[in-house]
Amino acid sequence: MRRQLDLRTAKRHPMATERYNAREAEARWQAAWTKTKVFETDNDDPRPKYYVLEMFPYPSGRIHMGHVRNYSMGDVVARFKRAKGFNVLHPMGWDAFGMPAENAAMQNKVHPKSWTYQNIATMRGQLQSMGLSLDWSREFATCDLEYYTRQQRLFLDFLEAGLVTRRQSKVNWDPVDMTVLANEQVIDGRGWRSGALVEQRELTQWFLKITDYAEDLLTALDGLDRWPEKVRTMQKNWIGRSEGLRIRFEIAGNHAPAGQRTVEVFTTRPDTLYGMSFLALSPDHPVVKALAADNPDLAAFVDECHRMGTSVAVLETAEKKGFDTGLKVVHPFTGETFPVYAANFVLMDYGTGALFGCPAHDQRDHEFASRYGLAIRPVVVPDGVDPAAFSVADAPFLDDGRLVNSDFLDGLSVPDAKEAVARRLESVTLDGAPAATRQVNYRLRDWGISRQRYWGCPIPIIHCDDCGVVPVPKADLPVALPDDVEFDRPGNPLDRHPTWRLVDCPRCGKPARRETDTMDTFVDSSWYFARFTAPDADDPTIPAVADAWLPVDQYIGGIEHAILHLLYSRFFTRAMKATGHVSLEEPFRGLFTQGMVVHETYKAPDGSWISPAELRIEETEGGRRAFRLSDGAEVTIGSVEKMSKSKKNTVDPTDIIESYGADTARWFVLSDSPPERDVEWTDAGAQGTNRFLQRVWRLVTEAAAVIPPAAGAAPRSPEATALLKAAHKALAAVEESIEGLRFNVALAKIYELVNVLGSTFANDKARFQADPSFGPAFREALGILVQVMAPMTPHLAEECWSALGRDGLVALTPWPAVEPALLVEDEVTLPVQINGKKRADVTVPRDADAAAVEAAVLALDAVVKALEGKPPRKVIVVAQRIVNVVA
RNA sequence: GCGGACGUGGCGAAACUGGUAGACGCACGAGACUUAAAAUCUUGCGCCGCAAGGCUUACGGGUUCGAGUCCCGUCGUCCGCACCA
Repeated sequence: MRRQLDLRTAKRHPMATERYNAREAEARWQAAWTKTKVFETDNDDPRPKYYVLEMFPYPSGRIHMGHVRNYSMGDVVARFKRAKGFNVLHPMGWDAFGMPAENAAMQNKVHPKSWTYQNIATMRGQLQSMGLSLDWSREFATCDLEYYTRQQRLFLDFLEAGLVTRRQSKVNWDPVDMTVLANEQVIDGRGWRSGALVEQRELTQWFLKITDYAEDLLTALDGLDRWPEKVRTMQKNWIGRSEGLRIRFEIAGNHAPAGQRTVEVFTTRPDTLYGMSFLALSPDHPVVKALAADNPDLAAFVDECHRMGTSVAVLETAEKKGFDTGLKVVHPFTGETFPVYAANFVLMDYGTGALFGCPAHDQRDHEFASRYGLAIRPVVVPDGVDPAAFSVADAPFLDDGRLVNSDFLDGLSVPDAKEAVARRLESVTLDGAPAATRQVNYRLRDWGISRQRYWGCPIPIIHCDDCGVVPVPKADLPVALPDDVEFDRPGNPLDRHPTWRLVDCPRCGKPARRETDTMDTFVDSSWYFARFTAPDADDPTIPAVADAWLPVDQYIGGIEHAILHLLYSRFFTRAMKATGHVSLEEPFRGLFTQGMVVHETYKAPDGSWISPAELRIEETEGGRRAFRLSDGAEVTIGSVEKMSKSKKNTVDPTDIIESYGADTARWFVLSDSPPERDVEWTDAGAQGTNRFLQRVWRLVTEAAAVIPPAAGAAPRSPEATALLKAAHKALAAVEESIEGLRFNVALAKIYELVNVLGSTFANDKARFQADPSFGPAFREALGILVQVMAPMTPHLAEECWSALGRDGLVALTPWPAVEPALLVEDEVTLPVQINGKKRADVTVPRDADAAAVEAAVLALDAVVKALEGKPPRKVIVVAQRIVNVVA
């Protein structure tokens, strides 16, 4: 079969070569790179550094196309920067702790550790088959004892530095995973991993004090100019800074619960104080709790609020409900009294858990007041509107305007009124203290890191009945996970291990108990980028080395980590600075969030999803139809969606690499779509890519066989110059596009170059003999082609490099220098517009002045005809661009 | 509801700071080679029109010699946040 094919090819193409055999060549070049340790990075290399990093994967079992895209992009940058003379750090590791390993343990009776390390072995092999230029000598997994020991040390350092606290708090409890979730891990009221409805529980938890850095994390966002605006906005909103006033209200009469003479609220609208008509407390507010103790109706109301879920559906439809506590508070300026409600829409963990209601200027207060028949009194009216004619009965007025009905505030703008109220209340004394203080409030909460799981980094703490909470002395680290654990029941296996938790108190020596909570896995990924700089160091980092490598120059990953991982890592870097492990604040100088790989979906007649591998597609003029291979049944072609196991619209990278080769997969995921957008995987596209790579191979090998060896320097003929111009223009364009991470554009420029070289080769072979400058020019152009392709298709590039008879590895060859003279044309062809419409072209010398261009244009037939003998009203000449004649 | 991004052929897209709209790829059509198919090569391909020519960057206005690009409005899509006082 093979032989027959070759004979036929040979018949028509005397110089024909074998088809490029990706499988064979890729394995060979990967072995060559490994053998010569091309991608192992030396910390002492004096060249300028460049740290490129892709978000490390969770070892779920197999890599998917999303990984292929992510790592292909990073590899292009790494290989390009290496060729540009940088000392490149491009490491890889595994985000290896987490729930799925425990789920596997429960379902398949396999230990989380062996499950994880087996997956890592499989996925490492898959990544290696992609030919990524990674420094595998620095590889680690976060579940390696060597890694999490250092993480425990960081935790203890943070504890000493006051960056860790332990407190009781209401937590999001995932009843399926039986663990606590951070707010960020609750999506639409459900656990981000299990999808179970989250419950509220009171637990004692460990927290990292990220709120200490709220202001800094916010303001520093402005300096991250190489981050997507979108991500910065999301973080800004997440931190949620707001400036306002804490105001204390006096409780009227003697009805207040013991010790409570005032209630404090937080407001960002102190200007609307004269529009107040009630005060609302969270159901969890201490005053409400105290009152509920001897008020069964109020207690019932509080219970009802707790039962209300937190899901979006519930919240959106939930009506504002309140319970009149019977308390009254005194208005600080007017002395009027207002009712105090417990209300379901007031959150205990924002501000003070209490607010004053101003229905005229707040949507929620408006709804609440309408329901309970409370006064709705406007105190701000739009400029130029008659206050008497202004109504807020139907909707609150939320914009800026002019104060009315507000005594000393009347006539002021909203900002001025806020300031005036703040000043006045600060000087009013209530119960021995100012009635109000200015406050900046953040939506950001401290980061609860306790997880009631086995497969995570143990929190290095010991609980002693006498000494209380005692940190594990650093000399006693690591606190290693025990291997002998059972997963026959839900909950935390560490908690029911017979001996692991039993330990003597390091302080008093009496029997004590280990903390059995482990850390949120987001802790693991908050400093791995620093550990890569010195993966074998005894300390978490070698500060001088970390400082030399960091920040990561280009970080690439999915948008799904826009808040969680990236915000935690920014905090962690600050905390590591505070504890002397690094001396910078921002870990990621450049951030790029790549789009997903999507694919068509297919449905069988019975409604079940069908995978692309189980069907064939027929393409006709009329459209596309799909049929199931097993029985020929017609399959409905559905929408294009993110690849997912549930919809079966996945393509396994290994299948692609085995049939087309890694270079085809790499090239395809970089082509067509801009990298930040989704790319649709199609088999037709993959075949097209493969055809193109074969074409390049054919061009290089056939040309190499024909081009005569160089025989001395000859002056460049116009044809040789034209060829080199095409090559150097492509070179410059590819370079610029890769710098800007516009891989799809870089690829288009390479296609153009191949088209030029291909047609020149096909049509002008005789010139190799006639023109002594043509062969060398063609050879140089092919060399440039191979080098600009090398970051994307490194294996094919090496194979071509060697076919061209060049020395060494492309991977070690410096990026070719652009010859600037080849980028400029002697003549330029300018489009000529008449009244803004293109009517002709004019070719003039590159350095022709405006007058000469104008003269040439006015002599054109089309222009003469259009002007009908009259002089032009105006002629606009834009150098090197365009000419517009206004008739 | 609030905030943000985007809207260009059959499809993915390109277009430097306002200067030839549709590069490049996919799909498709025609042709060559072949007994045939695959592969390969040549060629066509925004829309209307036989042509000359006209129209065209979601839609409607505006600024400009000139607008995909800038401004205003409308419609649509996607994403993020969401009782945050």
